[in-house]
Amino acid sequence: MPSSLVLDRLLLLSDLLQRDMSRAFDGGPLTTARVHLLWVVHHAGPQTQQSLATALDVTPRNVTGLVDALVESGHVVRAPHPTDRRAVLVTLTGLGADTMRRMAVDHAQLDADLVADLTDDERSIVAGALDRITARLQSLMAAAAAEEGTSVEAERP
Amino acid sequence: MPSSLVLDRLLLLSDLLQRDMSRAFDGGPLTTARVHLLWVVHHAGPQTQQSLATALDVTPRNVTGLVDALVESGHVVRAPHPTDRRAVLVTLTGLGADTMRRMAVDHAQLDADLVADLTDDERSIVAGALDRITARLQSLMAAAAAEEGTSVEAERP
DNA sequence: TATTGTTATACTCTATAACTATA
DNA sequence: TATAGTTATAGAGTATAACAATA
Repeated sequence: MPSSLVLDRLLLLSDLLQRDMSRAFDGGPLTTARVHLLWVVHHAGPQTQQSLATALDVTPRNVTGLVDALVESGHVVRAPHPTDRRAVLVTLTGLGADTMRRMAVDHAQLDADLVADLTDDERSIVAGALDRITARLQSLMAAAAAEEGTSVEAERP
Repeated sequence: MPSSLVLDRLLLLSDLLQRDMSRAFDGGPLTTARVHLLWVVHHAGPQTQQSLATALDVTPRNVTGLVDALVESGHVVRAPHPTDRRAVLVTLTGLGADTMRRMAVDHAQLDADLVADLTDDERSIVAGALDRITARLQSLMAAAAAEEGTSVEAERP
């Protein structure tokens, strides 16, 4: 009995998805935040912690902790940056790469399972609608951030 | 460039929604977990912490901490249970009720904003599709839980 | 004996601020 | 002077286990 058209449905589904996906690595050293980091490295390749902090939208300090744990569990290593001796390149180990390959398969399987009940038409309409909803939300957030920016400016004459 | 049909889109959207909605009470005493609890009380009425623990799918100990913070901030009170002297009824204060009414308005506004670009046909297709995706996921999770249950049973002959 | 809530303890994610080493 | 990463500190969410009061 959602009182809203899509918001309540999206929130419920988000919650369930998070629970379901974290069930896969429950009990082990991996967590949602660590897997998120691995996912970025898997897709975008070895990169600095700064770059990861931007991609994950968290502080550099936070990345330090996540990488520490992933080094401890053997999923990544800190490789020296070829030209900048301040920086490190967070790089997947064999274990890390294997883990991500397995997760990608599970991910694709889950995606296919989720839309199993939908017709082709419905699938393309839903995909397009989700893209437009996302774009809409991003534009709303950008507008809110800009407004907050000006009001912060106003507070610093 | 989502590699999956709906999963990547849903995960991205979830993340943005969470960030956007938590922006509203950023800096104040409220947090996502506390607002979630308030939401349940607002909709289902005064109830015990056990009941909240079940509704939120967290441990009773966790509820104690959330209620402590919400009592401190003046959003709820612990009222005595009429018949069970062990239990308390978590109840909204005037501030708590006002806060939730305002949030419900914002919630409805956001919902309307999100689907502003969609046609009526698209809206109903998306709503129906999300319901079926959710049902599908719930059934997958129930099956996984059942299987885990049997294997746990198997380990205890 | 079972249930409600709490105290005790611990781990994870997250943030800010100050600091070191390097650019 | 600015940037990359770390140490120090803190708050929040979450969990398990042991315990009190009450059913």
